[in-house]
Amino acid sequence: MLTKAWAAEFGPRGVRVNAVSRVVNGAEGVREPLAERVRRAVEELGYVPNQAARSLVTRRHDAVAVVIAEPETRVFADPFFALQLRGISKELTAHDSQLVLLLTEGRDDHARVGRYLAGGHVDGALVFSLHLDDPLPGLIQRAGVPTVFGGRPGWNGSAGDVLYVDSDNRGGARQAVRHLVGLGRTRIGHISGALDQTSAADRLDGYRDVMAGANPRLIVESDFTPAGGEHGMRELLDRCPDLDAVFAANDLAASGALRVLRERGLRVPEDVAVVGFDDMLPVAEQTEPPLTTVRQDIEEMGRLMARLLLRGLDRPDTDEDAEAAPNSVVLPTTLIRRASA
Amino acid sequence: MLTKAWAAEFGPRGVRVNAVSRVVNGAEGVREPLAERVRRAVEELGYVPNQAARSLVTRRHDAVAVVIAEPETRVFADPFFALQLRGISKELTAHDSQLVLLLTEGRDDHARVGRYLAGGHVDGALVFSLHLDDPLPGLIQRAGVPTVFGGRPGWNGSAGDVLYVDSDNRGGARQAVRHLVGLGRTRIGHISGALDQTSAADRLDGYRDVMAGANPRLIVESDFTPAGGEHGMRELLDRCPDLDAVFAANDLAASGALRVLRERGLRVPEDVAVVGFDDMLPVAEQTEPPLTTVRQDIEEMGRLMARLLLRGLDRPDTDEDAEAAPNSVVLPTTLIRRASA
DNA sequence: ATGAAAGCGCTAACAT
DNA sequence: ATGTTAGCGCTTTCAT
Repeated sequence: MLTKAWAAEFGPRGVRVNAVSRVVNGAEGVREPLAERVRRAVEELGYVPNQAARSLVTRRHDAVAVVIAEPETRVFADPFFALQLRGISKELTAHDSQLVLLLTEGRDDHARVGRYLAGGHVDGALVFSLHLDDPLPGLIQRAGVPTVFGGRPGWNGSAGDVLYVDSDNRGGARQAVRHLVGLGRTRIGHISGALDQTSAADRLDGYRDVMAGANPRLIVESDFTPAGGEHGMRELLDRCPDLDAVFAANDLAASGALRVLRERGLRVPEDVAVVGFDDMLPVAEQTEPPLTTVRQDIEEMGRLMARLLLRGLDRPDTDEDAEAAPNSVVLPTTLIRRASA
Repeated sequence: MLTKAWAAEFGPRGVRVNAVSRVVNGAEGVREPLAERVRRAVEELGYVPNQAARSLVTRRHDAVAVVIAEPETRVFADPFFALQLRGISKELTAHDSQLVLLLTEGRDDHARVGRYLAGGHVDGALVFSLHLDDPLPGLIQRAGVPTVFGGRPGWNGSAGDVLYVDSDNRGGARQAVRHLVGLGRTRIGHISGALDQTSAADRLDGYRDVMAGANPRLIVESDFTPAGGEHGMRELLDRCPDLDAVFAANDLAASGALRVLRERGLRVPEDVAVVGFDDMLPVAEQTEPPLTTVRQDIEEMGRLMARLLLRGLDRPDTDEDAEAAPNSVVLPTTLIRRASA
């Protein structure tokens, strides 16, 4: 880690720093006798290259920023981000890249994040921007850092060229509602998420795809939380006491809905069938009854985000047009049948 | 960001790079006319210092590694780490330090983490090492990186000098059990966590402090999960059908216990009173009945870990003995009364 | 194929 | 107070 100090160490072993560099980076042009000496010296001395010095010359950082913009406590109420992080971490690790976590608490933090990203400390960014009016995507675009978004950014800027990974929220919602229809249910309500998030809007669209002519009073906007699910369910029940099914925008909201149904003495699924979204195991398997829901592979989404970003980085711009340019990915969902519908 | 390119830019404005360095780093010895010119030039050119170059000379990185070693999915089943991360992130941000997240999936990853830490890429590390036999603390010790642990490391190496932040698990457990005793309960069971974790062991000790002469069959080892809580509760009920209270090592296990009690037709708290630990809101407030539990301020723990580490870094070694040397911190807990006990 | 040497952009020690 | 300069440890070009 010290050119000076190391010269003294490597020298006597007949090894020069540049040879070390070549071997460590797997470059050509070092033949066996020398290469072997280098490897041994590296091993014995426990040599680890200094990343700062390397970055200074290569202009690579082998680091990626993960920006999570979620002032609400929601991030911490469900394991969604934890799972994405795990997927991201695995993929980055496989590519010897580090994960720099940037949590933002509100508007004030945006400038800080923008500065950091623009500062060229990382090779790219993975961004979770959940709200339509979030200024972050714009800031990042301006910072000129290669970026992949988690979830379709609901952001009508230069729309075409943003890269993102998302679940097929709309398709998943259709699966859920069609399942309820298949059960013979006809008065199917929907407790949506916060509609300034594309996932919520897309799931609502999916519901509408199937329930084309439905009474608009069967739809109530909520916020992805258990408490929100409770309120939504109460509202729905007040509006349409003869409701026979509910599709909740996520499992957390569904768990709230279940509680209200129980409280009102309605049986699930006999009186009212319930379907959630996410298949968040600790929630979906623990409710009473266990939740029929739409599974999305969250960890895989994380992995894909990282893969997309890294692929873009490896292939700087030297491609003739679209050839192998990475595209946004929308992952399929699966209906998981449990007892609630 | 380029000495060469910038010289050309700064030069005509009568500004030399070293003056920029001084102003940007808030050093002494630049008077107003110059300082003002520098600030304007920086502003207009959108100059951002190159962190790699800076690190190379200062040997500071303004970055801290957060190591989370938890192969189990448990990390993702409760918001524990998310909350700690938030606390850590806030504190680091306030000190202009970055958070490098290292997630380890198992033994294979330890070498990688050790190498990274030894590589001197970060100024320090915050480590969550939950299991007694975890080789990570040893590795880290050897890497020679300033470290603060999250939770008392159950690790009998050079014990005295490790720095950690923990909740008063033992005291909290005492509060819980005393509360049950105060309710007139006498046959109080304990569903412990995995006893290779100090938090679980400490809570068990707290239980024993109060229930000194209790029947050892009132204690069942479990694993901090809802499923574990279910098994534990069943076991306890089989062993001692006349049980009148349970202290579960965390809220998740308590929620499992509640389910079994309901299933067996036992009323809570009338027949069996239940107390949890953590006060994990999404769990504790959503159970039926809501959970009486011991609150620990998890976010604050994260914040304190970061503060302890940064304080140690600011004050390299230039202190006459223990004077202001930071010490481990054990945070108090609070009993939160809800309906279950 | 191997060795010597020139920087990468910055800070800090030294000159002025 | 301001300007000049020598490295920090590494990669990479250029001699050998």
